[in-house]
Amino acid sequence: MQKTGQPTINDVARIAGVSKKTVSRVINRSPLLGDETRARVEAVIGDLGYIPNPQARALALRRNFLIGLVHDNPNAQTVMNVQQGMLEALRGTEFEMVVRPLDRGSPTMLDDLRHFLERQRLFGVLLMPPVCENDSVAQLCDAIGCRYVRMGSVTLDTPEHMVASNDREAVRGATEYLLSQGHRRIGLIAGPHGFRSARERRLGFEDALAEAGVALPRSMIADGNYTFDSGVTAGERLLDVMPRPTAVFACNDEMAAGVIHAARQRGLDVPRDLSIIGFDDTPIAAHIWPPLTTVRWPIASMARSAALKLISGGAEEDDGGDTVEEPSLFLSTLIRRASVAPVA
Amino acid sequence: MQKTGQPTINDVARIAGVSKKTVSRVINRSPLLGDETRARVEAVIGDLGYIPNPQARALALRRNFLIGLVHDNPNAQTVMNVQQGMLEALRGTEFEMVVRPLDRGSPTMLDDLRHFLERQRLFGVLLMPPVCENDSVAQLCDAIGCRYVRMGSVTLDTPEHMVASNDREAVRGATEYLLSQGHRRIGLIAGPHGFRSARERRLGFEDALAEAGVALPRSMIADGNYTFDSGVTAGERLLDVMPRPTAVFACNDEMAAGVIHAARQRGLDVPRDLSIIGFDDTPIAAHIWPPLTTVRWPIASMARSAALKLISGGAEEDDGGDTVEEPSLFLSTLIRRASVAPVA
DNA sequence: TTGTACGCGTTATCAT
DNA sequence: ATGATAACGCGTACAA
Repeated sequence: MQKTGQPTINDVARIAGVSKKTVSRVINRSPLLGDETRARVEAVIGDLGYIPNPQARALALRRNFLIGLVHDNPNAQTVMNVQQGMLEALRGTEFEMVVRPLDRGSPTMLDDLRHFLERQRLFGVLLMPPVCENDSVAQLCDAIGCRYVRMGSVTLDTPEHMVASNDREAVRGATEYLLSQGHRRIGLIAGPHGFRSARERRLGFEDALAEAGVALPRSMIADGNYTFDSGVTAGERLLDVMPRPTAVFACNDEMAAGVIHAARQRGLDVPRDLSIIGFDDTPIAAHIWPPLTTVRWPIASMARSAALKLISGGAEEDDGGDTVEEPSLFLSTLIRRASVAPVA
Repeated sequence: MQKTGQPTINDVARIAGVSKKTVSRVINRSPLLGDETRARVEAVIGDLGYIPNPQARALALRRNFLIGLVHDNPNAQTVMNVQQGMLEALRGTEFEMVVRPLDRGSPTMLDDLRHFLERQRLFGVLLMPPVCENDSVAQLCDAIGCRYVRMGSVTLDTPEHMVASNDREAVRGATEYLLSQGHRRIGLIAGPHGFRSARERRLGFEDALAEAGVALPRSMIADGNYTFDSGVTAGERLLDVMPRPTAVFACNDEMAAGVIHAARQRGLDVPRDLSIIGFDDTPIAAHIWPPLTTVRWPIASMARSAALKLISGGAEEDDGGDTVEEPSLFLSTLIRRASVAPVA
C-alpha cells in the first residue's frame, strides 16, 4: 500500500508472488497465462480491492479512458438526451464522459478541437450535429487517431462511424398524415441553413406534397432557426397569407410551439383553425396546449449505440464475448397527440 | 520530439539549454527564476508549441485536471444551464468537465461517488441539488481530499464550499405579488419531500401568507414531485376544492405548466379564472400560453462562480493576480409575464 | 538561481 | 508462460 491508501500493481504482484507484468496481463486479459496464476492474481486483486490507476494507464498507453461529447447544439433537451444515452453505455465501464462545446462558425473551431483531442488523448468522441456534418471534423479525428462516431439525420459515414435517423422518411410520413386529414394548404417552417437535419426534413415535406400532387407555393415556406421566437415570426408570416394555411409542419418542436403562440395571438384555435406538427418530441411537446403531434427520434438510444461503438474492442468485454453489432440506422415515429384535426 | 508528434518537457529543456526542472519551474510560475532564463525558456515553449501533458501531470501530482459535475437532478434544463456556466468558467483553462450522474436513493450511492472520486482523482467537484443536500457527500469529498462546491437553495456550507440562492425570500416576494393583486385563496403545489428547495419555497410561501394574515387551509396545499404530470394531478385536486383558489403558486415551472393544463381541461381561463406563478424560468415558462410569471434564479452564474471557486488557486492565474472573491449568495427575481391577473 | 536523481503506476520490449 | 528493465512525461527532494 502506498501513502495514498490505494493498492498499486506492485502490491498485488508482491502479495501474489508474481511480477508486475503478470498482473498487468491479468488486468488486460492476455490469453497467454496459466490458469492457476491468473486465479491466484485475481484472488489477490479482489482481496485488496485493487483498481488500476487511470492516470498511469493513460500515460503508458498514451490514451485516456475518456469519451468526449463534442457538440454545438442549441437545444438543451437534445444534448441532455445524448448525455443520458452515452452515460448509460458508459456505466460500469472504466470510461468517463467529458463534455466539450464547440463554437461552429469560429475560424479557430478546428484548431480548438485538435488541441482538445491531442491534449486529452481521448479514447473516442461522439460528434453531435450540426458540427459533425462538417467532414473535416471527422478527418481531423482520423488524422489524430481518435475514434469517432457521428450522429445525424442522414448517413454520412461508414456504419462504424455513424448513427443516423431517417428524418426525411419520417417527415414524409408526418406530412402524409396531414394530407390524409384533408389538408391541402400546408405551410412549412424550415430549419436554419447549414443544418443537415433542416434540409432532410424539408426534403421529406416536399416529397410528400409532390407525390400527392399538392402545390407548394413559395409563400407557404417560412424560414426559422429552430428557436421559439423564430417560430413565432415564421408563424405570423404564414398566417398572413390569404388564403391561410390549414396546417403547418415545423421542423422542430420549439418552432411549432412558436406557431401555436402566434396562432393564439390572432385568436385562432389549434387544431380547429390550424393543425400543427413538430419534430423532436421534446418535453415541451407534451406539455403545451394542445399537446403537440410530433416526430420522435430515438436520440438517447442513438447516443447509447454510438458510445458502445466507440468503446467496443477497447473496453473490457465482460459478457460472453459474442459482441452484438450496434445498429447504425434508427427509425423515427410519429407521435399523434392533439394538435392535428381534419380540415374543416 | 517524440514519435507522438508532441514536444515534451525534455525537448524544451534540451533546446533551451536548461534542465527539465527549470522548464517545470517556468510552467508552474515559480518565483525564483532568472528573468533571462525564463524568457529564453518561454521563447522555446512558444516556438515549439509545447503543452504539458495532462496525463503525466496527473500521475505525478496525483491529481487530475478534471472538474466533475455530480448531479441527480431530474430537470434537463437546469443541468444544462449548470454545464454552460461551468464550461464558461473552465474555458481557456487546462481543466475539462466530466459529468457524473448519481442515483440518489441507491444504497451504494456514496460508494459509487467515492470510487469515482478516488479513481479519477478529480481536482474538484460541483455538487448539484438534491444530492448536495446530503452532508455525508460533502464529508466524503473532504475525507478524500477533493475540493467541492455545493449548489443549493439555501446556505448549508461555508462560503468557499457553497453557492446559494435565496429561494425562500424569492417565493415570499412572488406570493406577496399575488396578494397585492387581491388574491386571498391561494393554493400551493409543493415540491417533493427530501428536496431542500421544495422546503424553502414552501416556507417562503407560508411566510408571505402568515404575514398578511391570510389563512392557509390544508386543502390549499397539494403535493407534487416537480414533474408536469404531478402538476396536473395536484392542479386537479386544488381545483376540486370549493370555493376554488383564485391563484396557485407551483414550486417549479413544470408543475405550473401542469396546472395550466388542468385548468384548461376544465374550461378555466388563465389568468382570468386562475392566476399562476412558477419557479425556475425554464424555457417552457416563456413558451407556453399564457407566458408564465415565474421566479428566475441565476443558475448559470452560480455554476460559473462555483467552478471558479473550485479552480481558484489551483489554476494558472493569468490575470493581474488580484483574484476577486466569488460571491456565495445569488438573488432570484420575479419575472412578470401573463399568467397573473388581479382577482375578479 | 539551477541541476541531478528519483518517484508516480502502468504498459511494452525482449529476454528466458 | 513469466520476468527484468526500460519507457511514458512530469514533479520534487535534495544538492550544488
